[in-house]
Amino acid sequence: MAETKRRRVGRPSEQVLSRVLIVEAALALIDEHGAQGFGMRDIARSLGVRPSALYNHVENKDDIYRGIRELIGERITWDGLDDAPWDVALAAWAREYRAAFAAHPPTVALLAVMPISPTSSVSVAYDRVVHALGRGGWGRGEALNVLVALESFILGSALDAAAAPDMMDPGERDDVPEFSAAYREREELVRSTGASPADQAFETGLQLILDGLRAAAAARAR
Amino acid sequence: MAETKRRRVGRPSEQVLSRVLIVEAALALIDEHGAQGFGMRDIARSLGVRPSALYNHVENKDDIYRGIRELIGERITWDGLDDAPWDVALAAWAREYRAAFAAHPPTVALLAVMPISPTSSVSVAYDRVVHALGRGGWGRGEALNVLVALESFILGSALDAAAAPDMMDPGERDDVPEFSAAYREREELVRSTGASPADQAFETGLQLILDGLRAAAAARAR
DNA sequence: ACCTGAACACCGTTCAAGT
DNA sequence: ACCTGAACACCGTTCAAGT
Repeated sequence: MAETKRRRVGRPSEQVLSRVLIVEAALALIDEHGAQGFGMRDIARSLGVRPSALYNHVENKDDIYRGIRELIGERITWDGLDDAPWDVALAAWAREYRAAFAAHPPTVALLAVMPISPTSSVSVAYDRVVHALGRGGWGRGEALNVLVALESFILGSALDAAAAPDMMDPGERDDVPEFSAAYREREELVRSTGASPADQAFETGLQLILDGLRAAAAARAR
Repeated sequence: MAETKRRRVGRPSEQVLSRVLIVEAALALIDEHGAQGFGMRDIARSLGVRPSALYNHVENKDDIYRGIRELIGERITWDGLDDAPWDVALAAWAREYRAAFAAHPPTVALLAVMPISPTSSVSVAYDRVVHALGRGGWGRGEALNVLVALESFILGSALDAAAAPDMMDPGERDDVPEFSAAYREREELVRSTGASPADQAFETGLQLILDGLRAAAAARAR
């Protein structure tokens, strides 16, 4: 991807860089080498350019983080979900949200922390989520609480999916028998269902939340 | 906290540092100045010591992170919860878990990402959670999925609580009317209940998950 | 306007020297 | 064993010089 020919000093005849190019290169580096080992110098090298050149298109490293966050955020859409029943729409959105981050595991740790810019497309999705919950009978203030709770679960699950798979492994310990047995029984579940531990936990939690929401909607309908 | 007298070179007559002292100093700095502006040099200065001295007690900076994580993790206990009904015990543990992180907001971003050492006390809490869910009728493999889902929600909620309070603020936008209205209605909820938005969302989500769990337990009992 | 090249302040970490 | 002091490689960022 990097030009091997050395460029002369001075403005090049045709533009070499752009903000999107830099952000995409950064994301590719993170995917390849993880969150560490992704520095301004690395990004510059992968683009065949000197580090200082990046600053013509990007404010600083944080700005690149913001760009990546927007890039991933744009992939979380609400397309067509307005026609589905509210609980189905909510589930589909939650799965898409988590999948967008899970596609780039090392980014989760970086981005889950970052404030989302209100100008981005996520606000539009928020708008539709509130609308969907309205169809289920929720007042808007309460709907926002449900939305934030759901989003917390989604981001937490994305973090879990990005973590080392054997992070919880109790190993040879014998002072936590219930937990050790549970860990081994889950391995059996993984084998029989083919779903990863993180996927299983996410689906379990998502169903619990949806069950809770449906029960509340049903109670309200009575 | 720092000695103003300059120390001579060579081994001091009495030990100045220790691992716990370093970890506690680091946590205090994070609480005061946030996650940035907390470097080895800062920790050393607050202890009245040179940066290189830290490496006699600590492997590296990551090791300090691990120490902080353990420090906070130890505060999440399961004391006495074995006697309570399983759903009450679970709720109490979840609140305590989140509160332990919420007490040090800037650490959440750092630690949520980190693998937890299996030797730590969290495994013991896991053991009791699996046990409590067993009392509710869950098989151990499924109980582990519930546990991970709950933990994802807790950590996601801790991240949310640590985020800037106006992170979602739609401001003057008029293309997301449902969301804007929800944001303003929630402000009303905050005023009337006195609970912060993050607290409200956490309680909402926790109740939804518990409702889902109770419904499953009830269905099983039939 | 947009690149290179050189520099800046700062970072985590290593290690010899000293007691 | 455990501190200081000096050094190392590396980092994000700035800026003059060049086209």
